[in-house]
Amino acid sequence: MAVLALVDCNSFYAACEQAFRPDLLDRPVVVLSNNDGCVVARSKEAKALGIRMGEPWFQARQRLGEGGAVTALSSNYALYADMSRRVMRLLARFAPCQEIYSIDECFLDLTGLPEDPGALGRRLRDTVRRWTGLPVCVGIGPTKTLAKLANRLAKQDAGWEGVCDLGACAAADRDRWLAATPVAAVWGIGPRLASRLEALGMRSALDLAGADPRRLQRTFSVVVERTALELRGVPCLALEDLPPDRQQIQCSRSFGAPVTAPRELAEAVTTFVSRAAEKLRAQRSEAGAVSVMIRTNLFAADAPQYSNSLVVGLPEPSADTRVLARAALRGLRRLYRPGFRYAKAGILLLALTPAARHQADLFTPDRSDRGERLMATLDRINRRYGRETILLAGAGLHRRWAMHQANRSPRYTTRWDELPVARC
DNA sequence: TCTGGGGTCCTAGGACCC
DNA sequence: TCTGGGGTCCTAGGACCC
Repeated sequence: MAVLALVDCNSFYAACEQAFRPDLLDRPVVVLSNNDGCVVARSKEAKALGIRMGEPWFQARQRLGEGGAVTALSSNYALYADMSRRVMRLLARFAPCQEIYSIDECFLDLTGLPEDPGALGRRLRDTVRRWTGLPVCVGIGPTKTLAKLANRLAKQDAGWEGVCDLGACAAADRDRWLAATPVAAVWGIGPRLASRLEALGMRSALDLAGADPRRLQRTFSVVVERTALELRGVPCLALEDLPPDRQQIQCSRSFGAPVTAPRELAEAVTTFVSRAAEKLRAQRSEAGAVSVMIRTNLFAADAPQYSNSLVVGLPEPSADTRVLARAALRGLRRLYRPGFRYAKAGILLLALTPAARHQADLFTPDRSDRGERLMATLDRINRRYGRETILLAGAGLHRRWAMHQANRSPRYTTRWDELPVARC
């Protein structure tokens, strides 16, 4: 039987902020989404105040009376990404196989290790705490879905002290925990599926585990069938230690202020393409098409609305920012309608293929240089001297549309000039 | 005034093939 | 009256995840 652990940081973004601001420990802290829009992370104390995940901050703030005692921080992805890298590297030492599942969680394969899984979980939790300052919880089970569920129990029930090993439970105890878990809390069961399952009488994780898999497959999909089997301890989801290349790369942002000028939309689109193309080259892929999207503010019910997107195909795949940006701007010109106040734009790179297997276009004159050397140099400079040290002129320098970030903490770990200062 | 961003997988249905 | 059978590929849309 496999032994899988899911290690998940508690309130990750908020905990990263607190790690560098001890004065914020044990206090209500929230981290806001881009543009300071929604609450995306909450410290325990902020949760206790009833602030909901994804809640618009301006609403929570009003409810609490100008925010009350809550410290609200703009998101600082440079910091979170770097802290994530540290935690993941540390965790990788504890197991031969690791799947990094998201910025704040990973699966570890503990199968066959000599140490008791629960004891290993506690050791790993202490180490992460001591070395990074971040609290994590560990869930252990024979399948990914059960490890996820165990992690939820460890987080929710202080009795577990941060580590829950469902594999070590007696079957009757395990069933009791499954029965106490609402079906909506099972990994892979979202709100839609949950209400359909409940309508059929399956309210708990135990109900789902006990259902006939074939019937689930017929009524819902193989996804639900697999989830049910995983809850029974039958592995259906493998641990993937090598992250596959992305099949699409997107970049989109809400604007800090409404945009009406096509010139400014073009700046934003060029900026987003540049960002995405960098990621594209990092995984050594090329894009065969670019999709562009613009829209007005969906929440401004009385303002005229417009939302549209289109896909621009390339004659041959490219990873050259200039080529991709030209295509995107061609799309933008077709999409643009005057007279609207635009709130958001985005781009999506699609039809990604490995650059090493470039497929040339029969009718495009052959060019031995597809801008690869120039792009490689550009990436190197920007890696070394910081993002956007060199950028396309079309990406603009003034950026009236740039997102709103009223209260971003310093990039403590990735900028020399923003290092924290210790006093003795 | 103020409402995020970036992904994946599956299914159904249409187009097309022999 | 009655109009085959089996397959692939692509796309849009839905659902999920963090």
